Amino acid sequence: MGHVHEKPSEAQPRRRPLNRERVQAAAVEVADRDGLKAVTMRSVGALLGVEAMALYRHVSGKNDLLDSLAEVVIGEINDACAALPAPPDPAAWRARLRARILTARATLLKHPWAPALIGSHGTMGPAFLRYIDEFGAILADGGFTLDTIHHALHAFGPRALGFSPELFQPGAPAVEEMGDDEEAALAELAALADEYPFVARLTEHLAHEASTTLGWCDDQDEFEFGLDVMLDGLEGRRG
Amino acid sequence: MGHVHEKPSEAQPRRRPLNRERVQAAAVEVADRDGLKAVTMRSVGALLGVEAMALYRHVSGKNDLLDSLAEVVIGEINDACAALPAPPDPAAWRARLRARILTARATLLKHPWAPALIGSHGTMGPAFLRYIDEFGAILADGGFTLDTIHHALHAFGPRALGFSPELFQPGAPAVEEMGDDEEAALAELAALADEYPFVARLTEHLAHEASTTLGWCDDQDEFEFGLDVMLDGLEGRRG
DNA sequence: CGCTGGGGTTTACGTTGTAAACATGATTAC
DNA sequence: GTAATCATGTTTACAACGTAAACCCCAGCG
Repeated sequence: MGHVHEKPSEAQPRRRPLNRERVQAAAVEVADRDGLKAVTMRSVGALLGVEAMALYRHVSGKNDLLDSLAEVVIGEINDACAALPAPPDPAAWRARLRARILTARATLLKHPWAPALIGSHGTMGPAFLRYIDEFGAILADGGFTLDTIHHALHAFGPRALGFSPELFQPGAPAVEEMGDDEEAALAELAALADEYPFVARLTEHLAHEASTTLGWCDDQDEFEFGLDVMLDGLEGRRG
Repeated sequence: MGHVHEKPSEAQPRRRPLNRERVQAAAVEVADRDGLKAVTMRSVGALLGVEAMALYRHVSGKNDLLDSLAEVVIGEINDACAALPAPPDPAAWRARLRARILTARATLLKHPWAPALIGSHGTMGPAFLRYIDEFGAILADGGFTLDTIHHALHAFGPRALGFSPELFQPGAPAVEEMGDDEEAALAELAALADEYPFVARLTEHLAHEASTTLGWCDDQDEFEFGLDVMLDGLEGRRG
């Protein structure tokens, strides 16, 4: 081992050297805790015990940082997919694709800000390329033509990356807007029955069923329904 | 007519009164011309010949303004859908839905910033409610159960509103990132053939076909393909 | 010893959203 | 007619943001 260049008076290296990965990790931590808007040069720097300008040695700017965050998350997805058990039959494209997409979704649920970020800062970086590469290869194994695969990649869009569009802005939007009291929200909706008759009907139905807590949620079942609709539609286009 | 309260020395009312609609319209104009990021209190005010703070009399803040912009665009979509010819058979849910969604898409293509905005500031406002109300009613006419319709509304997501997710950030992202020269981009991709074998295969195929200008675009055909996949998948879930 | 250069800090500037006080001109009350 | 009220736009101000530029510091080298 080489000689450690530290004064023994310092028990631990008080300042671990900064680098691109640590900056990205800090940004992810801020986003996970306080949301994407809270990711600011100053806040990320503060989390690292460093001034904002220090980040510029490792990241060319905030845009670069956000772009790289998207890549980091997609990389996480790729890692999770790589850990998936090998499929028994490589031609079982449906099961393989389904597992992949649900894995991606599970990963994204840990970073609720990621879908919006990927939407606005998604680049054609290595991680994204790797994802669609494997995605497309599975379809190719399933016997689809390249043209169909090309179309399918477009058609799936973000769903291929595991997020239902409903949750593109998780947390903030509709419910919070509607009012503080969810009973009041439901009542308000009922009052608009003649204005939006179908919504009223659906709301009432859902209230009776109590199948979901409130009408407009995005749970796993919703996601899988949409996914299966797409997969069924695709099935008819093989070969 | 009542007496006009203007000095005759002023040919026209130099200052048309401001109101919420004019503020929204100005914001739309700025967004259409210079993109969503250019929509700033000061820029919108400038377009109206007014200081930024004047807008606060008609809009409670920038958030409110952006929220309302989303509503304005969806309102435009509703207007366009209302102008659609009445369907021959109300049970022809597929044709009706398809026409609706394509109309929505056509409207959105005039405001390329709108998808991202709706993604980040989409609220459950009247316009949006009206849209999904009519959307759901069409499915109900087609004989779907309420539960299926509920799921379908989630499944379609933004696609119901006429935008393929691919174009969530139109203009900026992938191509520009890739490099200035599109030949160089293609070459670079080919060089990664062993890293991303499927992408390479697909790229080569597309280059030979020349079916589209570059691999990763979003044209009308792509959109309709994805739409039809969903519609086919739905068909199997009727009744 | 000086000196060189990478890495973090300081300072500073322009832009943003917006609170608060102010001005102004029309409407209303007396 | 005059004064009070109100709606509407302006001015001023401030905190937070991204980031350019200059600085400082210290390890490693000749």
